[in-house]
Amino acid sequence: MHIDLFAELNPEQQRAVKTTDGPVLILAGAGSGKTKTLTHRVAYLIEQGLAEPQNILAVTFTNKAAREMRERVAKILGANADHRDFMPYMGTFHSICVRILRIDGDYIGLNNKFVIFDEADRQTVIKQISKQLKIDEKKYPARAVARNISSAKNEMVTPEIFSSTAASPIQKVTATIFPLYERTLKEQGALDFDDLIGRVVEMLSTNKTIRSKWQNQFRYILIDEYQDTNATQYALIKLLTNKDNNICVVGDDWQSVYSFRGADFRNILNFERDFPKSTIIKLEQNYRSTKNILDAAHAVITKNKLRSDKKLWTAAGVGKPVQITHIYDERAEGETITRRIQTIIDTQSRRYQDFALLYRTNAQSRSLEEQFIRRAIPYKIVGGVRFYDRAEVKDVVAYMRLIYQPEDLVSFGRIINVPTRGLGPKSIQNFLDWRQTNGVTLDEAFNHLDQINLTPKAKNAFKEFAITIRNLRSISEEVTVDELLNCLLDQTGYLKYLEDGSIQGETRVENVRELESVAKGFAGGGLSSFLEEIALISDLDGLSESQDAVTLMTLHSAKGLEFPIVFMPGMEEGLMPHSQSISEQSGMEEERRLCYVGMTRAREELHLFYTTQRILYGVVQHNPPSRFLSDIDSEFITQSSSIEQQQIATMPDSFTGKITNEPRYVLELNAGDQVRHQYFGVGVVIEVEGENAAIQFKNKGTMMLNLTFAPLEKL
DNA sequence: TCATTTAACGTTTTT
DNA sequence: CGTTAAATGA
Repeated sequence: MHIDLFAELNPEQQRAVKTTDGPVLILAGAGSGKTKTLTHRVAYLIEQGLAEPQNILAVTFTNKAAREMRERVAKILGANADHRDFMPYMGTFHSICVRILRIDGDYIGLNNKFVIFDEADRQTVIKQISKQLKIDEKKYPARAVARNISSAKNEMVTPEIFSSTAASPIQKVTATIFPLYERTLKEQGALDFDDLIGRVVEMLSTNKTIRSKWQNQFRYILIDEYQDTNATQYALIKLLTNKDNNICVVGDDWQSVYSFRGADFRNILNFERDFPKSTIIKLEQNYRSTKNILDAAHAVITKNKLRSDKKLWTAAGVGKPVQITHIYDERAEGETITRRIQTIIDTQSRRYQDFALLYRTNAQSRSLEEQFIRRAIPYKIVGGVRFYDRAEVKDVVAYMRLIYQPEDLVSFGRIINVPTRGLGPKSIQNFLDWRQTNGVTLDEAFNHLDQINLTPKAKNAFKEFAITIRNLRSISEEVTVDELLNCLLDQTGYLKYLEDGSIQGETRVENVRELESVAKGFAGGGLSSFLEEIALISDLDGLSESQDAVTLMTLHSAKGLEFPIVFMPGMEEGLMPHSQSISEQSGMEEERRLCYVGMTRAREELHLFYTTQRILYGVVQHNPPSRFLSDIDSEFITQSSSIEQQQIATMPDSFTGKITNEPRYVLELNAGDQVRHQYFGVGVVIEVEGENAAIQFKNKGTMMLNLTFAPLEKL
């Protein structure tokens, strides 16, 4: 065996790797080498011959984490990460459940060609039902009903049980919609995210043979981010674990920040009780942050009542003190942050990618972004509008879904008149009404267009549509996904529809092309796995990872990441902790954990900011500094006097007035200069007129840009 | 059917 | 403030 499998692990980590039998709980503090420990454990199981790869189940919370683990295990073992047969089952709860359902779903009468509905699809269905039942959408928004249904499913509450316990008006409305929602999904051969896990739980708990089969298969189970599991996932874990109880869970209740999605960190606190005779291993050595950062974060988190007890330590030096800066408003905030970044870049050997801005709400990104544009500092925003949520991408995916699953009415509704085929709401309604009253499938309904109350024009449009889709469906059985996508774009006229000559149209075409390149990677996988992948993917992670830029993202998305220098703007009451969470004790504790997660992302420098006033939703607000700041304060006075001095807010160097008087940053350019634009790429300056310049970009044509604001760099 | 105007709404969101 | 969805008008 490789001697170095243990060489780089500390004693606790080694124990976590070697304790293969029985239940193991690894309480892994922030930055304690959790991923390393997990990957080594998997490698160890295989290398020791304790299990074949396929006997190991490793559940992660993101696809990215799964991929990372797969690659690292492969590297340790000298295997090929792409060769799935030699690799354990690794993936998210959702992706693993999809695999199980594809194999055995027919045992619970599942449509073997099910499609996956995302949150938007779910709301579409609910809106339709609300409309049919004449429910006031204003009073009972689909969003709220969707949330109720989702949390019910996550707690394994059936429509019947829900109905019997519904008390409030919105719950009663949900109770009426819930069973119809379930029926609709069934009719359309669709499962929502919650079903993916719920149906596997149902299958395993009702069918002993299947349960034994999978329990036999998965002899070693690993669950990452265990603090973020919900009731259904917990039930699944219980059902998959066989009598040997070789289950290893890893997590940190201090970093549980997804309770609003049904995650229950009591799962991790109760592990010892749930799995008797378990081994508990605490990873408390932090390899990431300086002592100052760690102590400050510790001071914040230990104010929580409901938490496990641990104390992280580091062999690293004290490092720089945590800097708390008080400034005037959000504009000054972005100003100060960007200037600090630029100063550090200019004076130290740092790169833009060493910096991250972590904020509470996505809405905060705008004002910060403006300052990055102004100073021409490269940045990337994580989150916001996801690639797969773009309308054009969803349209194309809807076509593919309808080709794959002929009864996917949500997809049908999305694209039946996109591009316009002269089918208005009335024609579509007549068609759907006929289908419903006659109780036939969608695909069957196309065969009876003559019996439906339709204008000749509409009838023909439906006919054409049916021919196109059916044709593509037959093609789909023979060609690769990207070939199908190409045919689809052409035959449906969708590409032509996008090419309307506008710049937005161009961007949309590019996005569709991007989707095509994703499809190319699925040459062998087929339509089914392509649709799965894009349904379960979170964002285009890794697409622009390589570029040297400052990262802007929410505290939630920062979990699991680390950066040398972290800025946390908006440390004010109302934002952090967020006003919506302040009233409840549990909510407050979660906010505190969120703050802790943010602080512990920093390796070397941590800068916290709070403002005197902030414009939020167009209203000027004056919020006091976050209570979390004073938590750090009091602890530090006793622990570190050097920090105490630094704690005194640095003079607001960008206080009132100064900013506006400052000369604006203008890139000095001449005709012929080469420039790079953040989005448009490399171009040549044609002409300069004051603040504006005409720049010719490769593939993009010539554009007039304002040099004050355009994210340009001179080459 | 499409474009324009108006109203409403605004935590976080690994799947 | 800025974005989105619904409502209205051409």
